[in-house]
Amino acid sequence: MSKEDSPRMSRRDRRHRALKDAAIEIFFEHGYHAAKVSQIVKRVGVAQGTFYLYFEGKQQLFAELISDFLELFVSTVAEWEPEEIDSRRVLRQELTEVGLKLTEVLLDNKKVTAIFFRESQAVAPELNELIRHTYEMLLAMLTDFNRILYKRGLIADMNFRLLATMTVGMVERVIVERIVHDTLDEAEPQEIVDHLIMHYLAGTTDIVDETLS
Amino acid sequence: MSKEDSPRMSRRDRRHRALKDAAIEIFFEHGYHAAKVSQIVKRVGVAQGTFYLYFEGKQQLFAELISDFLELFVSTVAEWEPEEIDSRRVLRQELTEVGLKLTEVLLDNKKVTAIFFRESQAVAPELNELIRHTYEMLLAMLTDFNRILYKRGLIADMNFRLLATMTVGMVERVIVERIVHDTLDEAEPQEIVDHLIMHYLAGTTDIVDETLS
Amino acid sequence: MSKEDSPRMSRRDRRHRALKDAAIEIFFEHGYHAAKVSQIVKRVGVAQGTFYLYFEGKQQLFAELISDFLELFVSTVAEWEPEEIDSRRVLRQELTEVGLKLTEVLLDNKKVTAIFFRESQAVAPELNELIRHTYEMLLAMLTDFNRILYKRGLIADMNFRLLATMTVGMVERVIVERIVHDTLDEAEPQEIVDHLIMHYLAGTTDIVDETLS
Amino acid sequence: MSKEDSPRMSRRDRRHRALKDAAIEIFFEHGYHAAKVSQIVKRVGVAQGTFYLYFEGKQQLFAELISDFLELFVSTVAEWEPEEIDSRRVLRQELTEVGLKLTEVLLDNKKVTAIFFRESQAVAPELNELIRHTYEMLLAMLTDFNRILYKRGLIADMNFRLLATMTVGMVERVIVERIVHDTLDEAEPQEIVDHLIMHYLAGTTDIVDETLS
DNA sequence: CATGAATGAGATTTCATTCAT
DNA sequence: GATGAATGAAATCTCATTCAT
Repeated sequence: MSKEDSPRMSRRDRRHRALKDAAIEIFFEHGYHAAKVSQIVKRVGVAQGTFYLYFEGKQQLFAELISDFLELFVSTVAEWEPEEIDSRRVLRQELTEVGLKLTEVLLDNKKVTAIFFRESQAVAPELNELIRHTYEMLLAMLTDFNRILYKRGLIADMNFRLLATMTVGMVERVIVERIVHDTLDEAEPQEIVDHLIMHYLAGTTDIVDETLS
Repeated sequence: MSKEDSPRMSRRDRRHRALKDAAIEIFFEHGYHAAKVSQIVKRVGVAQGTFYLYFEGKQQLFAELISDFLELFVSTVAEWEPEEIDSRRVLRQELTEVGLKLTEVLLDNKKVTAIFFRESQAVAPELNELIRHTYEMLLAMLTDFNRILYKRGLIADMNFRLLATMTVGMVERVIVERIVHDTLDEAEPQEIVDHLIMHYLAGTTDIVDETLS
Repeated sequence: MSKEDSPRMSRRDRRHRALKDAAIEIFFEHGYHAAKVSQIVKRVGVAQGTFYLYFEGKQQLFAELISDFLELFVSTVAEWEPEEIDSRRVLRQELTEVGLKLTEVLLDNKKVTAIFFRESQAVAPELNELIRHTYEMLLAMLTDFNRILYKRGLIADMNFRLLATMTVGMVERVIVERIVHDTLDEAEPQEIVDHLIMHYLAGTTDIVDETLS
Repeated sequence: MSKEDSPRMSRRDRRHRALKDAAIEIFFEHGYHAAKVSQIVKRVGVAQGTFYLYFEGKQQLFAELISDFLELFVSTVAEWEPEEIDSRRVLRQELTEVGLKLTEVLLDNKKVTAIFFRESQAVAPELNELIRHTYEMLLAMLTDFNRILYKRGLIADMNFRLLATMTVGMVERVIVERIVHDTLDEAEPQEIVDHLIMHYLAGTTDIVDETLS
């Protein structure tokens, strides 16, 4: 997902990148269906046919964009080491760190983020499958994580899958409002993350640790 | 949004309803862009031109569907009387009731629900505005509601808009998983609603009422 | 072509007349092809189907309008008695009379006149034939008339058909400018008619009569 | 308006020309409204979409045709040098020349001429404005010309605008009969032009020059 | 006579993709 | 690799006309 136009990139890679960047702009401005390949190539300044030297087609380019986004998202939220989390305090620290990192990454990629949440599901069934698969993975991961937290006494017993689902929802909607619609902009990332964590960790019985922290 | 084909409906209303129902099927199966007006009219068994006696066009029909859905959603979640809520217990009762009602309503309208969450934002900018406007309204309402709960000592002090946003997110994702993707189906509506409420009401200090209930 | 809504007319005739009048308005405003039957019936306040009780269709109605107009035109210009014309002075008197009468009649029917000259030829081949036939008749009549004038020594020898053609052209263009486009409106009908006659009768050798008159 | 398929024309220009020529045929045969783009492309042997690489649409193509025609017409009749006309004889010479040139040009473009007079006004209001504007220009030019002739003692005093209008009418109708309907075909162009001039210059008092010539 | 809902043929136009240069 | 002209499939929508009530 990195967009830097490093001189180390080959001519081919640079052009590939340029087309993707242009596509992001156009998709963001007009939406996938209203966006025309002709607009994308015009923005980059290459011929219509050139487009097909770099992508199989409009849809495949879109899929590539979404796939990049999912990878970026997953790699950002999935880089922690659960085994090190042994106290409520460490948990909060870790979650805060992930939350702030994610905020930063998504703010750096506002337009793809917007594209993803706005219409990634309305383009092609194949793409929906990829997205669905990623969600399943994320949910499974979070569910497992919740179970671990429970075993370590960090959260109460409950439906862990449900908790994972709700958590994903909270985060998604906050992203959409904050990153895509620019509401919630008076709230600091730290504040947002704190609220998310508080409601994620609701219903815990670990009163002691809570009062101590 | 009611779909019953009551004999009280005029001939015109019945046909209007039939076309909408067929459209829901087709949009659900193929998605907005792949759906053809010809498929819709064929399913109802009327001529192509008849469609345009009832709708200005494919897009306006879609907008009508989404508008209906939003109205249904809002009217379902917005029918409570905040003034009667004076205790944690009543609050839970009310929320549970709304949650169960919403579950029922959305299960009755699975396909429109799926259409809404899958691609309502990827059709037309005008429609996006309507949707956005509805979200703003919903968020404002919930924010106010949260503020009232706080004043009555039912929740802690916090960023009420943020809480509203997260709540909407939790609910949305749970809807999508449960109603649209048929995951979480081993969870009873009651369990789901309980979890949602628990995490919505997280961070409360009202320990007393809590232990009593 | 008479438009008066006399009480002597039967209900049927009144409605027929009303539809024609409405059609004239609509055709004038939008042109034949852009005019819709629905607009015509709406203006009269009858149902769509009623239209077809009075006319075979849109095209036949148009043809009726044009046919009426041609009849009106021909009957206006063709009512003289050539045998009585035995001097240049009488000729001028007769021509003046016809000219003024025609002006009056066409001013009373501005919109049909405009419709006729603007698009009567662009509707249907059958109609073109009728129009063509009328022109042929008119030209033949005028040609004969010219020949008679020549025999009586009122005009010089020349190509009488050509003279007839030019005369029709002069008159037509003057009509279009004066009646349809409202240019030439500072010129009195009398002046217009005088000019037409002068150039129609050009090349005459009848100097004597000329100087006497 | 030139139709020659010169090898100097670019590939693009040749195809543009070919499409226009085919369109002229089709419009001539069926009329604007009955003419189908599919017929035009079929005649040229290109794909349907190709048409839209060269024209914005059927209507714009028609407008281009009419615009070409008007330009051709105006450039043919407007190329004289009024200052050189100092005698009735020179005037006749000049008018004859223009008349013969126009006849030639229009005979070379019979079908567009027919299309123009048959239905150019029945296609689109925008086009009507262009046509009207051209007529106004032509009439103003002729009116000025008449005034000059009068000042030089070549024609009598009269309503010059009216004379211009009548002249345009004579010419038009003669064109329609001769070029479009193939009547008057036993008359030589020279004869036609002579008659037109005679009636155009009617009412002159310049007897001397007349008898001399 | 009157109604007006329903019909359905079919033309225009778009644009992703191809391929000869 | 690059070009960009050409392709052509296919879907929307219109509106004169019909006909059952």
